[in-house]
Amino acid sequence: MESNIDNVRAQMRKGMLEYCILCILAKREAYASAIIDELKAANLIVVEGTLYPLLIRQKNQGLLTYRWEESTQGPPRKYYCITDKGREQLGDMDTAWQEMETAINTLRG
Amino acid sequence: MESNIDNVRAQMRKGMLEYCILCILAKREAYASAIIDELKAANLIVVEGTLYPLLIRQKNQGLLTYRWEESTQGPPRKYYCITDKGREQLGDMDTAWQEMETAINTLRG
DNA sequence: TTTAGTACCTTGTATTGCATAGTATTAAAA
DNA sequence: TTTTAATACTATGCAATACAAGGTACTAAA
Repeated sequence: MESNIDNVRAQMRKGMLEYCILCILAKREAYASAIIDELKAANLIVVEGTLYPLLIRQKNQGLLTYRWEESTQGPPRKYYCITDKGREQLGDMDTAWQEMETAINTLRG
Repeated sequence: MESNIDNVRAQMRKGMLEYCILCILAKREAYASAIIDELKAANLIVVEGTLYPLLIRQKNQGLLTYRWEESTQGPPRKYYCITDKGREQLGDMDTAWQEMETAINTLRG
C-alpha cells in the first residue's frame, strides 16, 4: 500500500509542473535533462516520459520555442526557451499561485 | 472560449480541496453549506456536487466523523468534525504544501 | 396543500496529468 | 568494433478531480 503522503504530494503537484517548467525557462534556456536536474534540485522528481510530453504541449501552445545545439557528449541538444506568450502565461500562473497561497493562508490562519 | 487564467486556476486547485476541507474543520466543526461559504470567502468556488463526495470519502477514510443536528430552518444538518487521523493527515498535507511552496520559491527566485 | 428554502446525495463524464515502457540517435570509451 | 552513456522522442493507459445535472427529503410559510 502506497503511503498516504506520497499520494497527497502527487495530487498537489498536478498542474504545477507546467508552471515549474516556465519558471525555469524564464531564467534561462535549457534542454530537457537540465530541466530535470533543476526540478530535482527543488525536490520535484520528474522523469523524461513525464517532461517530454509537457514540453511538446507547451511548444505546440506557443509558450516555448527551441533551437538545436551540437554537443560533444552525445546527440544534439534541444534547447527550449520561453516566448512572449509563455511569459504572459507565466504571469497568469504567478497570479493563480499567489491566489492559492492566499487562500490557504486564509483558511489555515 | 474560456479564459486562460481560469483554466490555470482550475489545474492548480486540483488536489487542494481536500486539504482546504481539513483546514476548515480543524478550526471548527461545520456542515456542508458552511464549508462552501468559507471556501467562497477564500475565493475558492466549490459546488455541492464537488463537496459531498469529498466529505464522504474523507469520512470513509476515517479523517472525519459527523453528527446530526436539528435545525429550525430546514432539515437536519450533518456536522462534520475532524478526527485524530484527520489531524495527522492534515499535518502531512501541511508538510506537502510547504514543500511545494519551497520548490516554487526555489525555481522562481 | 402547495411552494420555497434548505440540506443531503448519486451518477456520469470531460479533462488531463503524468507514469510506464519502449525506441532511436550520437559520440566517446573499452 | 562493441558497449556504454547521454540525449531525444513516442505510445499507451491509469487514476483522479471536479463539475453538471438530477433526485430525495424535511421544514415552514403562504
